[in-house]
Amino acid sequence: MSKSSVTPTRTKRVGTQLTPEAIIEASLRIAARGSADAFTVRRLGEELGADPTAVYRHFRDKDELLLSVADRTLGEVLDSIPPGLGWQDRLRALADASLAVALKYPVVSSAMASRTTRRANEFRVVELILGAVTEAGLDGADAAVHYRMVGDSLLAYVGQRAAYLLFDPEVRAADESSWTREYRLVDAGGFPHITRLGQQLAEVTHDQIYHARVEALITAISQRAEAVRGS
Amino acid sequence: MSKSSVTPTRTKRVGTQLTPEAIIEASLRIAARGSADAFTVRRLGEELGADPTAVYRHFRDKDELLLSVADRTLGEVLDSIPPGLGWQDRLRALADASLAVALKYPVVSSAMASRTTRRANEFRVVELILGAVTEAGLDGADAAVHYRMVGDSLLAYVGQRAAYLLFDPEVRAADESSWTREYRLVDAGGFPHITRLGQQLAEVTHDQIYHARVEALITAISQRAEAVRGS
DNA sequence: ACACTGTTGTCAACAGTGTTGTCATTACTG
DNA sequence: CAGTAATGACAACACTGTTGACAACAGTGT
Repeated sequence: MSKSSVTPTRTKRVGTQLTPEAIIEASLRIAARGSADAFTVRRLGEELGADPTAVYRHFRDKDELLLSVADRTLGEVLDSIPPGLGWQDRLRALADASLAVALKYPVVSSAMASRTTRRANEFRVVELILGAVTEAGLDGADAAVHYRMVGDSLLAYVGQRAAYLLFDPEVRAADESSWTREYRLVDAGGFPHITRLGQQLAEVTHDQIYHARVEALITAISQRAEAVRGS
Repeated sequence: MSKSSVTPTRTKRVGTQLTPEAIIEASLRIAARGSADAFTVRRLGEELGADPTAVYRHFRDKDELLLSVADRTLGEVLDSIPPGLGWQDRLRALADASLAVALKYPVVSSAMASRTTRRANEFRVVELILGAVTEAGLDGADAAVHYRMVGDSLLAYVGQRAAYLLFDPEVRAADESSWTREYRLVDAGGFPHITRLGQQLAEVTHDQIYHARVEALITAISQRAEAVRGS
């Protein structure tokens, strides 16, 4: 073992050499499994084949790790947006991709619904939205406000969907059947609209709501652009 | 008890002191203090002057308690909506009241951003929104979908604002200054819009975003109502 | 070649969380 | 008044994120 470079460097602490990248990828693997409470430091250690606390050599907190992971998912979103679209379709593509990625890594998206990463890929998303509202005809404060409207709304919607996906199946079932249970039992006199629309309320799909919310954003931008064009 | 009325009835435990109502009110008191991690079972016990686990005699879990507390806050929202408004102003009043209550009990609102209580006051809110979209001219599936759009969006926005309020002041400061820090350092070539709008982005207020998001919902309803009226 | 320095993984431990089971006392009911 | 159900106190459990001490490594300058 003296001079021999052949000696297999007997590392007692065998480590799967940990890097920030490896930790982020392990986090994504765990997040992709879809369980609500699986993304814990200890399970992350298992996934990495290392001691859980080793993660703290590469990230200050779990929160800092979460932000890094979230920024990676933002990269996935951006990569799946095709170029060469008009501003409306670009926003629709962003919404579609955001939702898809959010449902792929629900824990991440649900935890980020009120957060901001302030990292590389977030800048790209901001730039994308600003480009869209600019192309729509907005500028200055109008562009800034409408960017926030779009960005925050998208984040919120996608986080809601992700959180819903994280619920136990039983909770979700109770929620879906509530329209045909609790809401059917309300007093018809005091709640005429619920009584009248009970059936339709039960049949609303996520896709319909998604469509309505996304189109509402686009319409708002169009309207504002038209208003400033007229002045 | 007649003869022994003199004996100071040494009740080590003073009979039934805890009621669901008292627990809910203690929860609201804690929530109103605005701290993010103060709403815990043990502190609830302190606030009640009782053993923390006694709460479980009145609520199955902390989640069921949360739902009850949330429904109470919904009641506060409804009570502050004046009658006799048109559908648009009624929705605006609902949004205003929801935001006010959310900022009053941030922990509750932030925890409920993706939840539904399925309790008494939620029915009243649903009825209110359905009444508004009906008055706007929608019916059937249109009314149902647009109710969900409004309800979910409002819940999400208000939850975002509440969550933001729960952050440590330092985190919030970092967030607010990010537009004048990180975003100012981006490459002007790769991020022309961010570079151009940096100043405006830093100056966007919560009120502006709130206004844009609420009006977007109202506009979407109007537009849809006009479309179906034309057909 | 050697000591030095800083990094990284391991381990034990801590404070905190929600929750459950046990037990005695209180309140209610027939 | 007796019996039963409800209720609160207490101890304990499994879990969470996180920290400090220690040992094994990597790289560097002499």
